[in-house]
Amino acid sequence: MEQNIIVSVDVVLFTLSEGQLKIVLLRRERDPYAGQLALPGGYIHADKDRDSLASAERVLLNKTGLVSPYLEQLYTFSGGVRDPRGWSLSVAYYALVHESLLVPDAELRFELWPVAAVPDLPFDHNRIVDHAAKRLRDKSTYTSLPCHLLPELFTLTELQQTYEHILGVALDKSVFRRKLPELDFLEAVPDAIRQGKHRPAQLYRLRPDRRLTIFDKPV
Amino acid sequence: MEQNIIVSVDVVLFTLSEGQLKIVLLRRERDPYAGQLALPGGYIHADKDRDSLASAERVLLNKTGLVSPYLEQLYTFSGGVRDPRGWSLSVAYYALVHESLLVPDAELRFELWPVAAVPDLPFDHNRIVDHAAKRLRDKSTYTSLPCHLLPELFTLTELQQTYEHILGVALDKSVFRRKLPELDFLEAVPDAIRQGKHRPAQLYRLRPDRRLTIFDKPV
DNA sequence: GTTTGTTAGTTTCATATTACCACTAACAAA
DNA sequence: TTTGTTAGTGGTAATATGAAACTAACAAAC
Repeated sequence: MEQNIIVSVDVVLFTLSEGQLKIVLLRRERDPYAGQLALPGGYIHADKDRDSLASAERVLLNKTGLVSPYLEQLYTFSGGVRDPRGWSLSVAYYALVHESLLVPDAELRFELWPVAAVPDLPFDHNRIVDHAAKRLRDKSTYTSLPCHLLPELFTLTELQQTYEHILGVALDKSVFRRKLPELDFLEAVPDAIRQGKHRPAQLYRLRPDRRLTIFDKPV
Repeated sequence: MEQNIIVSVDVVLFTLSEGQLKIVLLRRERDPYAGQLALPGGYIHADKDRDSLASAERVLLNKTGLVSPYLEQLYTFSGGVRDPRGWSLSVAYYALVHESLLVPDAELRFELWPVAAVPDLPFDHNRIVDHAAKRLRDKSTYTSLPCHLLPELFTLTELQQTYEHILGVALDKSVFRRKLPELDFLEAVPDAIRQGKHRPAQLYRLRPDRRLTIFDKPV
């Protein structure tokens, strides 16, 4: 049986840079749309990919050098008009990394674009980006997701600012800090202190067994 | 380019029957697993389906006779081991209907099985069912989703009981009723009253422009 | 040393929200 | 008229929240 469906994955890779939520775009090497900015993506290879998650991991590794960032399936986009080559289906993923892991490389020439000012993209990639940004915002209101945009160790103030950047609202410091202990997804790192010209701050990390904690109320 | 990937859709169709959450299963007409109970599903037809949602609608219509129930994409399952025919990808959907729309038919021989006691299913269909049940429960805590398991007109007590059945917890009547008006997704139907051997109850319906309302706090 | 600036982190308290339970309302049937 | 049953509302103590003031700990300036 011949279905004639092009099956691929696309990844929306988020990071926080200069206080803005940004995504990774790269110039397509091949037609269609060669030379244009687009999401990292590629065909699913039935012979070497265990499943579509493995395809997304492979795409991320090949195109950005990332090994195992937070990566989650977003939505599947499909239809006859989204790709000029024919009826296609793309399993979209989104990923979160701290900026420092996005090392510029002569080989891998990716660009960071603010989510608020993404250029026109080929295929239905703008729709995918919008969908991913909405998911990130929605899910950040009631989960520990924003932790994955931070470095391994971070202060509570940095975490609060990350929530604020994603959600676009100011949070109350006192309320934020009262909630954290009972949500129980962070651990203070002994002797790890962020210094500055002011009172030093305790550093925390995500508990290794808690990649994603779901709250029963919004932050 | 030949990818050799089997692309299909599967649908988890929920209904509330005898106070239990149940799903529709049907006996497969073809191999593999002919004669076994499985989820309604089928190939995506690139020539006639606009997108995978249209495929899911077609499958629902052909296998259950349903026209336009609440239908939403769930997750995409893929890999080389889930289908004996080879590397496959299935876009799973879930749907909600009131029991009365599931009319038994000599042609369409589907069965209702309680979510709590689903038999062993072929492919990874048990995993899909678990995923769908979790989504339904999670999403019901903070949206108007459960309305779609009710008939067009229903009482507030029936709505509360629907939430309670899905969530598995008892809700406070007074709190429940105080919240509803400000969430603003219901409308009282004038002169529509449910009678009984007791005080009659006002009937409500989902506002036509509000298929799914997302709450900012859990019910 | 002492002061100043800055950010970390806690406490206070008035107000808003919630959980719990009691109450009243309206019908049918006895 | 009474009883049973479910519909629908109100009151209150406990809890959570939001806003702000407060204390803590450092570096740098003086």
